[in-house]
Amino acid sequence: MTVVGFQKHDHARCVRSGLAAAEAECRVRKLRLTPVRRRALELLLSEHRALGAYDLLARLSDEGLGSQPPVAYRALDFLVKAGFAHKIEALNAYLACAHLGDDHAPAFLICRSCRSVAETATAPMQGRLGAAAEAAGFLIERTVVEAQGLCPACRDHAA
Amino acid sequence: MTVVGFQKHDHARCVRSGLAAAEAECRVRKLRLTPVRRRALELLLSEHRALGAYDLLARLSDEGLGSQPPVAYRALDFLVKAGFAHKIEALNAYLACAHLGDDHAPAFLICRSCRSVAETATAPMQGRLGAAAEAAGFLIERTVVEAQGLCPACRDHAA
DNA sequence: AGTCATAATGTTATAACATATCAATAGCGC
DNA sequence: GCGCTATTGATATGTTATAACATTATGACT
Repeated sequence: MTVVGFQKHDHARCVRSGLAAAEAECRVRKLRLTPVRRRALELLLSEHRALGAYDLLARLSDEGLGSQPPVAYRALDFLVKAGFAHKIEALNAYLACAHLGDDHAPAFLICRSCRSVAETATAPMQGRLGAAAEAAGFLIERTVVEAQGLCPACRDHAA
Repeated sequence: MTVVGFQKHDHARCVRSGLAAAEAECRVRKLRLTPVRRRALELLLSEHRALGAYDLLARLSDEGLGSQPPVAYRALDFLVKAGFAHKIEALNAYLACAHLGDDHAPAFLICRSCRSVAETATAPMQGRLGAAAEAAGFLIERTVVEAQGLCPACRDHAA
C-alpha cells in the first residue's frame, strides 16, 4: 500500500473508481448508497483534502440535497462506518478513503500549508505503541495516527 | 519511558512533582506560570483523564479565576506550547503531560469506558509512517498517535 | 521612581463543530 | 397492501474554539 494524495495522478479516474468500489461494496453488504450519501462521497473523492462537515453541507445544499447539519453528519457517519471515508481528528474534518475495499489501519500525512492530506497505512499494534499497550494490559480497538507537516510541494515552495 | 496512568501510584506526589517540574522549567525558560496557568495545570495533573476546556473553565470559574472561554483556552495554549499538557485530538480534550521535562513524542491510550488516558512514547518517524513520509517527500513536524480501547480495569469489568 | 514595551487578562460576541428529538417518508419483505 | 426498519426533514440546542479590542500587570531600562 502506498501513499496516495501528493503525486500527480488521473484524478477523474480516482473519483470514478472510488464511487464504483463503494457501489460494489454496498451491493455486497446490502448498504444503501442513497443520493445524499453518494454525492457526499463524490464530493470528498473530488479532493485530496479534508472537508469540514459544514463545507460539505454547503455543497450539498447548493444542489438541493438537504440544508441542515444533521444531513451532512448522517452522510458522514454512514461513509465513515462503511469505511468509505475517514475522520481526521486533528482537523475535525473528513476525507474520502483512498484505499477503498482494502481492510486497513489508516494513517495520514497532513500538510499544514495547503491542507492536502495523503493516506497511508500503519501497523500501530506492531510497534512501540502495541508493546506499551500490551505491557499496560490495554486493549486497542482503534488507532488514530496523523502526522502534520509540509507536503513536497509546500516544502519546496518554502525553501 | 513507561506507560503512566493506569497503575496505582502515589498521585499526590505526581501532582506535586509535576508542578515543581513546571516551575523549574519556567524559571529556566523565562516563562510565566501565572495563577490561572498554574491552577489549570494543577487541575489537569489531578486527573489521569482528559478534561474538556469547558470542564476546566468551570473549575477555574468556581475559584474566581476567570469565567470566559478565552481564559481556559489561553491557559491551555500556554500549557500545550510549553509542553506541560497535551491535547487529545480524538476527544477534543486536554491532559497534563506525564513526562514533564523529558523531550518526547507522546502517544496515548484512551479508555472509551472510563475516559482515563495513559501517556506513553512513540518513535513514529522510525516506523512505517516515517518510511511513508520519506517516500512521499513529506516533512513531519508533529505526530498525533492515539489508541482507543479499554483500560485494564474496564476490560476486566467487561469480562 | 518613571517610562516604555510587551505579555497577560477581562469582556463581549460569534464562529465552527456536533447531536438530540420527533415527525414524515421511502424501501423492502411478507 | 401491511408492517417493519432505515432514511430524511426540520427545529432546536449543545459543545468546542476564536476574533477583536479594551485594560492591567510585569520586567527592562534609565
